[in-house]
Amino acid sequence: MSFENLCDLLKRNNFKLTDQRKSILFTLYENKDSLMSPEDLLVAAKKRCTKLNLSTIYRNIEALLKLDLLYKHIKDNGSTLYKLKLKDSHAHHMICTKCGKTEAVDFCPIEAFKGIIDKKQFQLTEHKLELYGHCKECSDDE
Amino acid sequence: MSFENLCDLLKRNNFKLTDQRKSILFTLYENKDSLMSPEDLLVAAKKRCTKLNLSTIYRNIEALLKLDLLYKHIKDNGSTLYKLKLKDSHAHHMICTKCGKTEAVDFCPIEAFKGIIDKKQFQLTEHKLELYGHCKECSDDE
DNA sequence: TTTTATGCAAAACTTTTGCAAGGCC
DNA sequence: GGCCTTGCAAAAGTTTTGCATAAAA
Repeated sequence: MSFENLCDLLKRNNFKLTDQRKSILFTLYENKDSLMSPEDLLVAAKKRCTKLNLSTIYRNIEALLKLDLLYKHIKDNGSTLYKLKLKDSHAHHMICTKCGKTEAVDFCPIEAFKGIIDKKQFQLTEHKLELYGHCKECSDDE
Repeated sequence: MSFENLCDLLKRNNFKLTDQRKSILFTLYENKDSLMSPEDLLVAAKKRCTKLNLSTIYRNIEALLKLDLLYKHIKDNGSTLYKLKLKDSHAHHMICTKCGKTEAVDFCPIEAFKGIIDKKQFQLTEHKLELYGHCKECSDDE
């Protein structure tokens, strides 16, 4: 999905394209492969729109989550990170713990669990799988 | 591991078994298959030791995490839950989103990812996999 | 003009910390 | 007695909310 498509999608959902919102969207789009904290997003988006408040960031995050356009990731230390979810397909990710870059992995092993789960009479509704490590670039730096 | 073994383990690590600590440990032990929030833990442990403060809960959680005796789970809404980790084997869990009960699953599919990951030159250090749904009891209630 | 968004400040939560007092070993 | 623990209160960090104002459509 292009940046323009993204804007259109928001318009169709009765979102007004304010400068603040555009700067937030554009910043997310620029960093669409990296996870960002609300604070990261504020700092980066301010480069495009100086008058921007943290509460606006949070309100926009909330809105994008409702539209299922954001992927929410909570780190082990509890801090919350986001990135755009541009295609709504189910995917798992490799997450670089050094630079925060993410990459989708085109494989899901959930079928292998089905037998085990059925035996326990557990009704599966969802699952989460994430791979952590160092991406090629960060490994090279070592 | 029994509750007594657990106490011994702490003693060996120079932990003093105060009433507060014992009540926290016992409460965790009683609920060893369920995830609890710090607040849950406070309320439940107070039944055994009235004089108990939330900061003591947090300090003990911290200590147990360092000993790798606690499993930390962060929910999608950001709230943090804990349960005892009595065996240190790597395991994935089925988590009931209704009652919070958890059960370990004796299967890990990570090998299936190795080829894909190597191709991307990603250095895997860790992974997280969790299964969400309804346990047998909660399904029956529907 | 109507509706949605925003900034600002304050509030609400959760978690951490400093310090003096208390309790275990 | 010495060292670890605790309660209490205050601080710190993050996220949410109320309200008047501003901007988009």
